[in-house]
Amino acid sequence: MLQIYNTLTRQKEYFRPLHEGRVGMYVCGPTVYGDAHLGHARPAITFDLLFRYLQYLGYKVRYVRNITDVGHLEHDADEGEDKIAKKARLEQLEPMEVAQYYANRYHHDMEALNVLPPSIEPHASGHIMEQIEFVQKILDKGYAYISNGSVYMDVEKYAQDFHYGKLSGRNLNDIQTDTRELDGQDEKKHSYDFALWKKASPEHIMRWHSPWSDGFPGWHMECSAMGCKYLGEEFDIHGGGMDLIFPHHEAEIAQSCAALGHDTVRYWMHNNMITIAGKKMGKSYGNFITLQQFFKGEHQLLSKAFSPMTIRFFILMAHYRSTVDFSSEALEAAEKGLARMQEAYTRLMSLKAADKTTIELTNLKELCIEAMDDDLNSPIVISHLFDSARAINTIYDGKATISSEDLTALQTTWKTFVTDILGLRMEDTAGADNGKISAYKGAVDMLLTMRQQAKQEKDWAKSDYIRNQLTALGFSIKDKKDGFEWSL
RNA sequence: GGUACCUUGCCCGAGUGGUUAGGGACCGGUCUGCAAAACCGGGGACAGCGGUUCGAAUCUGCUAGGUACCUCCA
Repeated sequence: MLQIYNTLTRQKEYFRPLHEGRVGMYVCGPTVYGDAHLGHARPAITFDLLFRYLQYLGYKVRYVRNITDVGHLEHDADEGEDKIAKKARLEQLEPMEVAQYYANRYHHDMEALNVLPPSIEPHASGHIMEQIEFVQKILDKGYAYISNGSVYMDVEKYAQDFHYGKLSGRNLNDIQTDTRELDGQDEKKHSYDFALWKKASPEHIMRWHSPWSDGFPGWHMECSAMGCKYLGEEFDIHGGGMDLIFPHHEAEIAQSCAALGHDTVRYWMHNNMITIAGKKMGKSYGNFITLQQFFKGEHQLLSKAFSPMTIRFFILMAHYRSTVDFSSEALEAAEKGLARMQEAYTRLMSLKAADKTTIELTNLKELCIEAMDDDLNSPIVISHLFDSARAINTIYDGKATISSEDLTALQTTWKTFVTDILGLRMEDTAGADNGKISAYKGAVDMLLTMRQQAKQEKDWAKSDYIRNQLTALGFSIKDKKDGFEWSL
């Protein structure tokens, strides 16, 4: 039975959905004002893994992942101007044009990583009404106040009736001592009060009408409003990066409890961060690498380009609650490991069954399920698959045989876990086979057939020449007992 | 300063109180005209110091080092 680590209780819990056979999950998506980087890949892949596994378990899953295109406030010299608006002004574009541009690029990168699209991908800008209504509910319940056209959460009042800080383990006293300078500070009763609705300054170009002012919703409002709209007042899983625990998710809990009088989320899940050469990756650190840079190898820290599947595999090789450190060396190791797995996969699918099985096969399927049930332990799943790969290679080498029944079961398990659950694309890069590709394949086969003949005639010079030339072009040639094998 | 967490072999990275994680690299062997691939074998690890225990990398205390959050960020 699936266990997942709940940040709220800080322990693994058996997962029991609110409604039999159905799961509602919400994951914080990207703010679309820049290209997707590694930090976006981690939660996308982590929760894609969960999405896929829940479906494998037979649940009907509604997976909501938002697009933040209203922009969170940017806290720097450009007081109160939101990120999308700032970028739009710099690039002389409509704010929505910027958001659309980066949303498209995000989707493109996610597709490359084989991240399945969520069931619903709501845009914050398309749910201003819902957010206004949500703010109004909080006001009606008396947990918010209006100040100079903006609406703020009255955290102190809220904390009298609910437990503020239960997700992050903070208490109001701690937070109170850490005062800081922030726009609109003097409008608030307390420094820890946060904006539910913000009045727009005159130069602020992203703005909407509301009962309180022309402005825009607060930082955390969209997730409360859209989660509630599409998943209901109570739903199963809410995910995101660990850096969102405070204040973002803490504020979400407060908003929802204030408006609805009860908790909304039952299981909070958080993926850990990514570091680059031991250092945190962040916009303000200038050491973040976009996914496109990975795919193209265009970054000083990268020795070469890394395919999307290598990135995915590398992320899955670590457990989602561990930090994972990116380095060219580690990625190259992952790349080779993935190639080994791909090789075993291809071989498995081409194996011929014999009368009986003469090799000990582990109960791979049960082992993989056990690992996944243990809080999505993908590294363990991968290690079981590698164990299985050794057996497959032994059979492939003709040193053992496998029965038809065992072979079918093994093929099914591999396909299920490698392709469907881990989401690793295993088919040849030449996915769409058209005439051109088969012609080129035929040409390579022909060259290698010529090499076979040369070998039989012990014409090593000719034989090596063909192999060396093809190797230089990027082919990898492997001789077999009675034939050859090649790949690009 | 407050809160949470981490420290595993050359590198990445799992881990249940007692039994081989796995991958990469490396070394040796088998196979091969030579390679490549594959297979077999190999070495080595649990930050330091105490405690609990028959037994701890795994529980506990302290020390050292590191990371994240508290501020936009995945």
